[in-house]
Amino acid sequence: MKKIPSEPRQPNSFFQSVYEVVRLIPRGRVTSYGAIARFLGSGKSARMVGWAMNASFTEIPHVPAQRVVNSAGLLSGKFHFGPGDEMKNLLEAEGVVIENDTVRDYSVVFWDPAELLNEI
DNA sequence: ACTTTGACTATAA
DNA sequence: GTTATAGCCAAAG
Repeated sequence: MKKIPSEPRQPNSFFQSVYEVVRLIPRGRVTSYGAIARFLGSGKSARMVGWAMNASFTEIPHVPAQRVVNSAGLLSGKFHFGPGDEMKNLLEAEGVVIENDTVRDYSVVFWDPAELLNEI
C-alpha cells in the first residue's frame, strides 16, 4: 500500500469520527466534548475532541464546532473562532440562548449522541 | 522515540 | 458558587 501524498491524515482517524458525530448535532442543540468522546468509546479522551475541532476548520464539509461546549455549558472554544463572539453569534442564530458565555438551559438544549439510537 | 500540549472532566476543598 | 488538583489520551513538536 502506497502512502498517500497531500493527505497526511488517515481517513478513519479519531478526528474523522469526531467530525461525523458533530455534524449530527441537530440545529439549535449542543453537546459536550465528553459526551462525544464517550460515544466514540474513549470516554476519557474529551480533550482529543477539542483537539480535533481545532483541525475541523479546514475540514469539508463544514463542521458545526460551535455546537460543542464543555461539560458546564461554557463556550470554552470561543477564542478559536476568531475575533469577537463569533461562536456565540452562530449559536444564537440557531436559537440557542447564550448568557455570560454559557448556554442557558444547558440541560434542555443538550443533545447526547446516544439519542441517535432513540430515533430508530 | 520522547516530551509537551490541550476547545476536558470529575472530584475535593 | 469558586479554585485547585489529578487523570486522561491522541496528536504535534
